[in-house]
Amino acid sequence: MKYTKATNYALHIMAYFVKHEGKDNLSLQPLARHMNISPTYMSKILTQLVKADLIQSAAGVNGGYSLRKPKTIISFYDVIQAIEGSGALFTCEMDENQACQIERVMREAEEKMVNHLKEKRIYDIV
Amino acid sequence: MKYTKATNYALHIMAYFVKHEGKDNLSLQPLARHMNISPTYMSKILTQLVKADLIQSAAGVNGGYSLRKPKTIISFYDVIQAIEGSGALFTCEMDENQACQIERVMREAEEKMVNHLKEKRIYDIV
DNA sequence: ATAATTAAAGACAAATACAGTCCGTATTAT
DNA sequence: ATAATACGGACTGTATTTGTCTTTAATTAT
Repeated sequence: MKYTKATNYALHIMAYFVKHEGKDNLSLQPLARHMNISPTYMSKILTQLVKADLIQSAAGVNGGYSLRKPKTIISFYDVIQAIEGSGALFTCEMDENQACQIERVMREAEEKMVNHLKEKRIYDIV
Repeated sequence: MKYTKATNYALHIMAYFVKHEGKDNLSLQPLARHMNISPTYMSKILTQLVKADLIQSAAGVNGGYSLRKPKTIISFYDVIQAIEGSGALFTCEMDENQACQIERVMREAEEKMVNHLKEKRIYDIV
């Protein structure tokens, strides 16, 4: 179990947006060049961030991407969820009669991690 | 990112050992039948648990598997680590000049989860 | 010693997920 | 109309996970 590379990229991309907030829209090519990610793959990730309402996009000349919300309120969790989705990390595979206690503990543990990721904002680290 | 099925199995297997501690060795076939996992695949998982010193194995007639340690001290983390390994969930992929602050936060978060998994023992839930 | 019973190891195969590319389409400013 | 930009879907390659099969090694009972 590891975080995907896409999540890794997404966090760095969002950090870049937070750091450069207020300036002109950032378009794909310069952004990709600056972050050293292939433009086509990066496009996929950006589209996911748009769908999650973390950034907005504009087509056409002078288009590009920009933050959708105040830069101070975006949590690590927001970004991670945009890429990894919101399913639990652990789901019991056995067919048991009663509620699986293993699953319960595993979800408690996940919640500790998630709470930390909800508390921490991208703005905290730029 | 999800926990692997093997980890799922391993936790249930260990719960079974803790629950039935003290009785005769459990051999592969009955264990696999009882848990409804394919014997050959289960064998792989059991071998990993042996390597991690959570259980011990004995070949030959009346052989099989049994707990290696007192049943009350085995944590969820012990079992998970035996299967998933001990690498961090997140490792920064970008080449940055200074230490990656994103990675730092991600590891803090992981640590919260891990601490909970270290506190919780399989014995707590059987 | 031999046979029976059990686990371990390694090679393989299938399925799934992840990473990345390519190409055509839609949108917008000038 | 044209140029610049993002979006969408199909596709490919690779890595990981899940699972099987076969052989080997170890242990015990007779």
